[in-house]
Amino acid sequence: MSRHNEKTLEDVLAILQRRNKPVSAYDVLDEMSAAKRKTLSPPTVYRALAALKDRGQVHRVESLNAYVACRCGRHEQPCIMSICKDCGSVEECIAPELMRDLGSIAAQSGFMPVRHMIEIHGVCASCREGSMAG
Amino acid sequence: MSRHNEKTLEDVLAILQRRNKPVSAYDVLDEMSAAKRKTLSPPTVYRALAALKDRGQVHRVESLNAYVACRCGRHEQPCIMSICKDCGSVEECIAPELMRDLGSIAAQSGFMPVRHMIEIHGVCASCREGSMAG
DNA sequence: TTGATTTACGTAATGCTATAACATCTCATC
DNA sequence: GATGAGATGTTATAGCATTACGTAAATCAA
Repeated sequence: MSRHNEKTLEDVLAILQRRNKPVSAYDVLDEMSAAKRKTLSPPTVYRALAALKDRGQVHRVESLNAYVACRCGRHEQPCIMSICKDCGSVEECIAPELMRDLGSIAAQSGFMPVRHMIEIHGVCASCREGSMAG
Repeated sequence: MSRHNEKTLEDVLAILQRRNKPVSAYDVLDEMSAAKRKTLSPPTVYRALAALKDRGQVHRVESLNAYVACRCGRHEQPCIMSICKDCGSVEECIAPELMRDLGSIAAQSGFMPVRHMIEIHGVCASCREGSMAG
C-alpha cells in the first residue's frame, strides 16, 4: 500500500477541481508553490498526479499534455473527453456500448486492447451560442 | 499554395515508413542529421511533419508524442490507431459507423466535434502469440 | 534497542518535446 | 530590378517529464 503525502494529493486535486479545465503539471506546480510561498519541484507534482490517476480522480488529456479532475464519478470505465477549443472546458462521458464496439473492432486483427483513449476536440454548447450570437 | 522543401518532406516520410512505428520528432531529426552529415534543427523537422500531416501522409500519436506514416491510404476520415505496447507497431483502421456514433454521443450535450482522436494501447496479434508460446 | 530493509519524499540536474523570433532566401509580379 | 509574400535556416527559449540520489519515516528481525 502506498503512503503518499495525502495533503499534497488533496492540494493538487483541489487545484484541478477549481479550474475544470485541463491544467498543465507546471501550472499546478506554480499555483502550489505560490500558495506555500515555497518553490516546489516537478517530481512532487508528477507523483501526486500519478497517484490521483491511479485512484481514478484525475485524467490525463493526452492531446494537451495536461490534467483534469474527474467529473464522471470514480469509474474504472474509460471515458470520452470532449474538449472545447475555445474555452478549454472538458466534458466527460461514458459509453460502454461504444467502448465494446471499439474493442471488438481492434480485436478483429487479433489485437488485445488494454487502454482506450478517446478525445474529441470541438466547440462546446455555450461557446457555440456565444459565437452564433456574436 | 505552399512550396515547402519537397526533398525534406520525402526524407522525413521515408524514415517514418521504414520504421512503421511511432517515431519521435527528435529521432527523425537525428536520423536525418546523420544521413546528411550535418546537424539539422528542430523546426526543420517539425515543419515537415506538419506539412505531411496536412496532406494526410503522417499521423501524430498523441499518447506517445510521436509520429507515424499513414498506412490506411490517403484518408480524410479519422482513423483508429492500435498501438502495441510490446513491439510498438501501429495498426490503423477506419470505422465510419463508430465515428458517427461517437459524434452523436458528444453532440447530445450540444458539443460540436471537430477532430476525433482514438488510440488503443494493447498487445498485437504476433506479440500475443510470442508471449503465449514463451 | 539496534540494525537492516523498504518505501516515500525533497532536491538538483537533466532529458525530451515543441515553438518563438527573426534574419535570409526564393520566386512571382510589377 | 524593386517589391512583397511566403518558405527556410538558425538561434534561442519555452514547456513537459523523468532520472538520480540523499534523507527520513515506517517496518521487521534479532
